[in-house]
Amino acid sequence: MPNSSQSDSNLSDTLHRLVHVYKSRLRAEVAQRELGLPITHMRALKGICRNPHSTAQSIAQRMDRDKAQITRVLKELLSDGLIEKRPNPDDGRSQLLFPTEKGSAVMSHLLQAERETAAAMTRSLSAQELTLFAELSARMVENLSRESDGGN
Amino acid sequence: MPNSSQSDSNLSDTLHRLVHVYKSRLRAEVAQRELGLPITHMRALKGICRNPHSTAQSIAQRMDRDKAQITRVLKELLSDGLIEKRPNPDDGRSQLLFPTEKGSAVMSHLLQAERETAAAMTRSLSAQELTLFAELSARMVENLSRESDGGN
DNA sequence: GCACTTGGTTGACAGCATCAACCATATGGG
DNA sequence: CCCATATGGTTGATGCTGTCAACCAAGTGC
Repeated sequence: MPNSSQSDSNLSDTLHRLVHVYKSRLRAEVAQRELGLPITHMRALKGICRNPHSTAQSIAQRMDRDKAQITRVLKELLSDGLIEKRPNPDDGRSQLLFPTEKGSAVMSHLLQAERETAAAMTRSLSAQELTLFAELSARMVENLSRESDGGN
Repeated sequence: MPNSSQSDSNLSDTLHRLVHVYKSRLRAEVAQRELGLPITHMRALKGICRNPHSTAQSIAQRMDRDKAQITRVLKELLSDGLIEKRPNPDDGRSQLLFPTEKGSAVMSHLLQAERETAAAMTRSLSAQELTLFAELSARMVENLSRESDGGN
């Protein structure tokens, strides 16, 4: 087995590895709870639960994903009975999104899974390190997303 | 409302966002140089260039990817003339992988693209912060990648 | 009314992960 | 030597994700 400190001084590799292992673990946690939800769906649902008057557009922006992708995800959340659409009184083109009861219930399990995954991942980090990591990440996101300003 | 400052510093979200924006940018840099290589291919090639006697297996392990996936990637790198296979004198089942001249040339452009992307992403970070980030990432990878290994 | 924008949907396709089945070559034990 | 088993590698199938383009319906400003 390769010792794990090998091979990168490299930011790129580290990032790929981190996300890969994180997603695998999260998928496993979710699967274990028999909530058959892909990660993107989970994130979308999370956005809807957290945010009162979401629309497809607002979800897309918050997640920084293609609106086509969001449409499909919402369609599935809808057909799974996890969310519902209601007409938007302010704009006939869009609908407001709300979690159903089932959606809220599922969400709490998902959050649990997410929490456990994060806990496992960060178990060797102090709170301070964790905060720092999040802050640095956020700054990097800013660096890259400022210039090629989102055109969705 | 293009509010790019995300309200909650959720680790999960931040990570998704970071990788998404990083990959987009890297893809763009690579495309700009007209090296038609997907990111996974690029990483595999990088592994081969950096490491003398790679086999499919060793690449798979180093990248922590499914060997099936690696097989396909190598197949394409091969048909693009970027790498070559030579019989492994020590094991008739596997072949050793080497970059071709073309492969090495392409690699240097790829590294350039990678460097520029990383530079843009980290432009607001000090060297020290960068190191710290890498270190924290590595530790998180460790936390998750040793499986049921109890020792914390 | 008319151009134009914006919210959303659909189709098509590429990239990537994962699982299972499978072949060929080792390897170790009888 | 023969067999069981393990390992390196290949292929197929399937699902999730990202991206682009075309399109429709509803809003906006003139």
